[in-house]
Amino acid sequence: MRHAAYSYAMQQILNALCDPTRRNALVILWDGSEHCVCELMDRLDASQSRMSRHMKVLREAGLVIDRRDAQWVRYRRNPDMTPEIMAVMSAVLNAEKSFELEKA
Amino acid sequence: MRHAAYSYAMQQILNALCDPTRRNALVILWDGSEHCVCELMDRLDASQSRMSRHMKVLREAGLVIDRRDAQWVRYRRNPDMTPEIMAVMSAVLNAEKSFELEKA
DNA sequence: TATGAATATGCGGCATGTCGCATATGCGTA
DNA sequence: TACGCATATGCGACATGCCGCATATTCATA
Repeated sequence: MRHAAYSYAMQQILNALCDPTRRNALVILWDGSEHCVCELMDRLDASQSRMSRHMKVLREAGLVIDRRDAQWVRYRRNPDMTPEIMAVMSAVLNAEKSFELEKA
Repeated sequence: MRHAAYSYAMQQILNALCDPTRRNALVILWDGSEHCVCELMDRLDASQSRMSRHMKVLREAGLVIDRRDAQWVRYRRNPDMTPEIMAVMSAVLNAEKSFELEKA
């Protein structure tokens, strides 16, 4: 996948949103508080390496930030996203939710 | 990529949005009027088979609709999307635009 | 019916993405 | 320092996605 430099960030964000496990992680992280990888593993039924890699994708897309806290790494949503990206995130997470409700 | 049936539509939409050529096609189609494949090919500098396949992905994701008109196939944005999906589209296309402006 | 324009699609090659397994790294505690 | 827990990462297998090429399909016109 090639892309002009100017839209590389956008591309990374959309790639990050393409995976259901990553979107589920975002739903959890979107409460604004911190969550360690082991919690996300448990709640999303993902192996350790799998979860760690998914979090790396989200981090490199700028959607979440992490912090070392003793032996844990605490992830949370990036509080410094541009309004445009925040709008994308709200819309995607809200749409996802609406699809889930639709089925229930 | 596996996913629960309930979010299959959402998954298809996000996959569709993941490709820059498809997003560029959506920008063109988002003016609300009809555009044939040959026009999109020219404007996006894409080969015929490549453009045709990209349009198929957009169509199957429910983002655009098509109509036979003599030897042409006219595509336009789907006017019957849910409000949640319309919000996603607006946010993504707007964010893309903001990234382009940022560089200029 | 023959021809040509516009579009779709089967196929194979190649790039990218995802995952498990094993191992490395960072940190706290004994 | 040795050990254990939490996390990250190199590697290889496998699945998926994208593309060009060739061919099929659809439609209008001669």
